[in-house]
Amino acid sequence: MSVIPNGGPATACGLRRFPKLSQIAGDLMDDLEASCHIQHFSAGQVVVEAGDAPDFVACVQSGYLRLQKTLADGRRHIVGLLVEGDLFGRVFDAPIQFTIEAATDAEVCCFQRRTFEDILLRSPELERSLMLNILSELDRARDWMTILSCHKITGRLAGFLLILCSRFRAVDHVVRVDGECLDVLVPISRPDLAHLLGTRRESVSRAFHALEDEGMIDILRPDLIRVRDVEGLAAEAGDEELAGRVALLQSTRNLSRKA
Amino acid sequence: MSVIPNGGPATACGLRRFPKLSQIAGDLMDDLEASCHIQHFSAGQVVVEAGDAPDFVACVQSGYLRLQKTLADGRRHIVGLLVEGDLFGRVFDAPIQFTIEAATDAEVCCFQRRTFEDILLRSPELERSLMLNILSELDRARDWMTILSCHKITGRLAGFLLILCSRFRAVDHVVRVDGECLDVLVPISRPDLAHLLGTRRESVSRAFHALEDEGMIDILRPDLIRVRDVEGLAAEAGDEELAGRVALLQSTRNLSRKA
DNA sequence: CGGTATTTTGAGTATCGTCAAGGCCAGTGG
DNA sequence: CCACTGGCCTTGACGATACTCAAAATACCG
Repeated sequence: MSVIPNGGPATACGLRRFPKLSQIAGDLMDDLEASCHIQHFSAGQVVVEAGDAPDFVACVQSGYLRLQKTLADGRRHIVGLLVEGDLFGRVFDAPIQFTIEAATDAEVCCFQRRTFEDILLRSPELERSLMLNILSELDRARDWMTILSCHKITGRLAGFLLILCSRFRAVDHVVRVDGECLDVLVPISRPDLAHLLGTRRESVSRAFHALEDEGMIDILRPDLIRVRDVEGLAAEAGDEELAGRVALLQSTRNLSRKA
Repeated sequence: MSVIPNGGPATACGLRRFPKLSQIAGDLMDDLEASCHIQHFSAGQVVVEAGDAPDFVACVQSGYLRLQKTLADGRRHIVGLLVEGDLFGRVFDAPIQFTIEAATDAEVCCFQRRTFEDILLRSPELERSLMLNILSELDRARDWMTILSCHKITGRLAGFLLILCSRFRAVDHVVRVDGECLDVLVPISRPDLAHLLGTRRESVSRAFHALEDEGMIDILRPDLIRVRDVEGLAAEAGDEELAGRVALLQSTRNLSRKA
């Protein structure tokens, strides 16, 4: 993977990848890297059970984890996705409230909870980065809420696609093709997507094809979507702010491609 | 208000009320209290505009603030409520992503952002408390998401009522009456509640009366609900965990009443 | 090339959103 | 003290949308 800026395979845990964590004192980073170990999960495996108080803090290396809750009637609801670079596991105390499962095969970098906390106490910068991380996570959760508030499923799906474009851009599934189009790899299955959007797989399918009929997207494969009309999707989602974020992404991409 | 354990009106800002903050070194607390000032807002007033980077961190003293986003078509969506003891305003950097408005008349205790950050850097305990606070906020946001995922409005309303019972119990609107019943004061108007649940006021109204017809609640006044059947509500919401939290509340209340 | 899992489509029903009208309560002014 | 007015909540009727169940089509894998 050429994505990793510093350190090759020898740097087992990818913490240095974090832009926000990259300024941390070298010795602290060394301690962190020394205390970590990589763990592999295959799709569908449970990483942490809801209610547990796991003894580690972890960082996703590759793949997708889903944050979910199983409801009384057996249905599960997905409240978020964790991707490359996301942290999970609770620092200090408090149990995990949601089950974490691997949505795809995934690699996770684990730190002993005690060790992590010790390092945290020694480094206000790290603690601060962590806090900012959690704050942005909070905003993301509220973005999901905004999406869920949309009455029409097409609107929710439109919002989801835009979030995928803007937030998960760093990861390798938004493949920029040319001036107007973005190819998005939808990382989860239809049933999972349905649970995330608070609906059923049939409705998700219909919504995809409705957006295609409107000319806003092309369905290249069930899991590969070409976004043709960002503004249209934003209008459908009722949230023009999302369009702004994607536009930002596009200009950034253009710049980096020129460089 | 007899609610405040330590200090009367002389302790202008109610920070000491926080159970989690009460263990902080006295001088730090003094500094905090010295740097704060109370601000009043009347219902409907804007506290912070989305996109702003306000120069203060604040703590709600009384009343309700709503965290909301105005969508392209002019409708607004509410993503959360802030009550007595909740903190808002972003520490360190990053702008506020949602508009904050007073839902009722409210008092807010403001700290100079710089001052607050300085004190934060001097006190790992305070920073840690703040982090735990944000983490629980994150869980709350995900609870809202779970509620929003319910297809039937009655289910969402049931979930809302249970959250009101469990999370907002410390504030003075869950009035315990006797063994089986809880009287809940719904703090926001029907339109606001509709925006919070992602629906319309008419549907909210119908849902209230549907739950009443099922015998799960009594509508004493439009804004005063008697909860008769916690289990039933939890089943309607599809989330038995919520019932557990309310049960916990009930037993706690019973104990404290005996004492 | 066959078998399985996933996705898609179709038909019927339930639920919700919309528009419009009616009721309830509080505050105002006679 | 009572009628009036305005805001909010409620109710009713109708159309739009999504959910359910069932079956077909497609993609995936060996």
